[in-house]
Amino acid sequence: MYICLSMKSTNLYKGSLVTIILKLLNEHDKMYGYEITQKVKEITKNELQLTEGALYPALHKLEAQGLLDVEASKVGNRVRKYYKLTEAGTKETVEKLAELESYIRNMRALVNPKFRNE
Amino acid sequence: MYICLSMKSTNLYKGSLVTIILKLLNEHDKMYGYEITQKVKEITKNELQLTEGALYPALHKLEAQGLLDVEASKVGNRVRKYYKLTEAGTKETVEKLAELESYIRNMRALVNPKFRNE
DNA sequence: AAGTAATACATAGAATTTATATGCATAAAT
DNA sequence: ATTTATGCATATAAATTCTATGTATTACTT
Repeated sequence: MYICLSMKSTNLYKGSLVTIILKLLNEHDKMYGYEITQKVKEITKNELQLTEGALYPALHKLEAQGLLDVEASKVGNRVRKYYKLTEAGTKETVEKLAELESYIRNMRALVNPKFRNE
Repeated sequence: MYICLSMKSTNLYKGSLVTIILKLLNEHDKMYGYEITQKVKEITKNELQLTEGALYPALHKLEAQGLLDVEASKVGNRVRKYYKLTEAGTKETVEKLAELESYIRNMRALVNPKFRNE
């Protein structure tokens, strides 16, 4: 019904979608797109709502890059596409998580002088 | 000499440039562009190097939005453009910092189950 | 029973942000 | 004398995400 749920007003989340997807798949083994959007809403208490216009293309790209495998599954008359990490995807997840920690460390240092000691 | 210093390989920093600029100006009162790039390098121990192709347009935009004031200053035969926060800029800084904290909280919850309890 | 909301996929085009690659010029260091 | 650092700038490309759609099934509500 044509209502678009967006990544809030801030654009800090730009660049973090892949990290989110990989980490959730790393934790849950196998998920489908819609399930990912709901899980993100739940964990962030509605503060972050992924847009489908960003999520689905991202999933397709990760699959094309060999980081995800897909498996279609019929539930009633409706199709779900379950995604799971490949081996390469698992490695990439580790890298992305390290990048996130580095990002958070640097941003904290930039905005909070008391985090600047080493 | 045409060497371009970039925001590293990750794209997590997308969307955080404005936050960085505002916070540094909030702390240092008055800074010029090149000085900002050096301060960021120093604080992040070279992990983050702002590109001038992103920084200067961002400064111009913040000025056009009324968040920054500019004052040109000659040092020898060279011109520096000092930027400082306007009142609106100071308010915006507070908002941007709150958004960053919210972002970090949500991302931590997403990637680390132990941060999910409230 | 009918209408609405939720589930579940998808895509095209716009918008936003940043990177790349330049350009010019002065001052300092080798 | 030459290179590096300082200091500004911009245009185009690249990357990511948003907006606005579209289709279809299932569940819920009145």
